[in-house]
Amino acid sequence: MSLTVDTLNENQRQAAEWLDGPLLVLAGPGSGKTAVLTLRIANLIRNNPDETYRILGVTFTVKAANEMQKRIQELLGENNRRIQVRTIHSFCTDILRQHGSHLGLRPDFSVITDDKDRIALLKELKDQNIIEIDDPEDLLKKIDIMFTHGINAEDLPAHFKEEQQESCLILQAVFKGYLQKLTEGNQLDFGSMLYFSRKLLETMPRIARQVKTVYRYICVDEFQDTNLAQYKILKLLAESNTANLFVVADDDQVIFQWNGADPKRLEALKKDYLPKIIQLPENYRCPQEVVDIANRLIAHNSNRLEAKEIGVSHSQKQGVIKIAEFSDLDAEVEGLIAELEVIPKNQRESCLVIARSNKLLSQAQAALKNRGIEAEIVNKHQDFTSSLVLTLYYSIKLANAPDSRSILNKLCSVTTLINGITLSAEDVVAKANVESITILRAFFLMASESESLLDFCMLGQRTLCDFMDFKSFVLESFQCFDILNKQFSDDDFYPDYSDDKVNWHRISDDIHREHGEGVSLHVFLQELDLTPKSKVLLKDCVRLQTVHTAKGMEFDNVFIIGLAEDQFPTYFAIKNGDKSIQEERRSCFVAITRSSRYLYLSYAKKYFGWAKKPSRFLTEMGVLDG
DNA sequence: GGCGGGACCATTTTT
DNA sequence: TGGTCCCGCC
Repeated sequence: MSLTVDTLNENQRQAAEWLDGPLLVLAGPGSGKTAVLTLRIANLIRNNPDETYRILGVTFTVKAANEMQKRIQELLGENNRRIQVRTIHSFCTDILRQHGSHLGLRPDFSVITDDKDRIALLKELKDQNIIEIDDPEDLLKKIDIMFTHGINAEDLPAHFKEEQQESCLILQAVFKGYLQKLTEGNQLDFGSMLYFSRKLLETMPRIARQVKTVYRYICVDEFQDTNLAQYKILKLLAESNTANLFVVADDDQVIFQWNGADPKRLEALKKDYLPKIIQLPENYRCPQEVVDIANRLIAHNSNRLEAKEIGVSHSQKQGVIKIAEFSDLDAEVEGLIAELEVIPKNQRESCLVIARSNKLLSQAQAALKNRGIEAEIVNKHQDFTSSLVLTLYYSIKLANAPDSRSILNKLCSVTTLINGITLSAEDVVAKANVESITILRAFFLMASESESLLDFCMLGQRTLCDFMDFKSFVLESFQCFDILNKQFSDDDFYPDYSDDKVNWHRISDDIHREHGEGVSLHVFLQELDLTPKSKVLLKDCVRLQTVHTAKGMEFDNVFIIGLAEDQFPTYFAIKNGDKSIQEERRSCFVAITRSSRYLYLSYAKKYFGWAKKPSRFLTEMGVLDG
């Protein structure tokens, strides 16, 4: 079905045809917000075909960005360079590639995603006796709080009480030292991307002006997920209350408070921009029965936006809600199995099992697998895992950062897993020095002494070292690996190769779509590192997810387990008080509104030996007597 | 064999 | 907040 403004309802159409000035679209679950956002961007382009300014679409996940980019492309029939749909982090890397030299960053900076590498930087500070550091993990957490809240080193004293000034001074020094380490190594982590971009926009008016001239329209998806650091950047990009800022949000779906999201942010937006507000309460996903209990549940939250309209179901499907009580978790999981066994195998992918914690999910998964039901926990961010693809990955990383010892170390250890030969990083560096060649070439020369990697290493020297042609290198590497992988058809030898290969190509396609076929190596790597590598699911597989990862998704059959006090809401939330309970309630709201037909809610009277009452949310939804 | 006391457990994770 | 189990002591 083609997406046009004619298919929209009146509210959606008003939003999609919005032209100038600030607009806040309050979009409930299943309200077609992505369609509205997509049509709005296409509409702007069609109305101003001869203009040169760009439109920036900001999302909070890479997945959302890619999906929106695809839909816009379908609408406009071509890749329009005037539209950039990016995560805020990806957009910040753009700014830093262009202007980062003012802060001592080169455009080919690399991205650190692993906390271990970040802690290593703190340990370097310690080893060089620059700063006294006794708990690097704890300090890293504090640095991240500074990053997510957009706090500068010099602002820090205001956040500490007088008697804590000493720890304030330490953190100040660590923060500065850490930033310096990053710049010295030409590296950035997620937080510092936001930090340095904000610094540039704040302190260099010329750059801010240029960026604002290029991006005259800004559209933000899932604004409620914005943390303070991100909001500060948005404010620098869309400065006055006449700015063309188009924001889609739902204050009932703020569930990332621990990452700095806050219902207050929407209030701030309303105050800062005085936007016109359009509400989209129409829910095209959930059946009437589900919308009813969702409305009743969320009505118990006191800090919602005023005048928020209640959800209205526009789904044709007949909804079914079932509540089930069990004696303990084992029995509860048995009940879940009984539910899933009834569903034909080829419809299992329409099933989503949700729990508040991973602990419950892994118990359920183990039991399901025991009974021959394929079940996979769709987890947080994963990296490549197969030694073959990791070899390729570290090779091009080393090509981009030719002197990096840490990348060389990783490359050496990962090739050991392939050919069993231990290459010492010291020997590689020594060879490079003696023969006056790059470390990467020295590595290829030394690693090619083993039979299995010979072809790969020859290829590397020819394409990467001689011509810096990473595209050919990647393409032909996979040909080498396919052969190698076949030779060792024993799956344990090169585990997960096919998953990694699928992921690589999917991500690579997305990067080329957004950045063009001639994308440079450093941009390719930066985007690759910003993208999570999702697990490739088997067909006929039931998905198990936490509420947080299930956000934005939709399934015919949704099973929520563990709806008991201390589980959902969690023990911590109950202890913390009302603000946390409200966030838990929003989580529960998100969970139940994933269902487009069947919603199964279960709880046990006992978890891990402890007697628990049914979740208060069940009574609030009106499906259980209080 | 009976008892008192202490230990046990306790979240989510994008980029 | 909670029930249960195990240890040590009398």
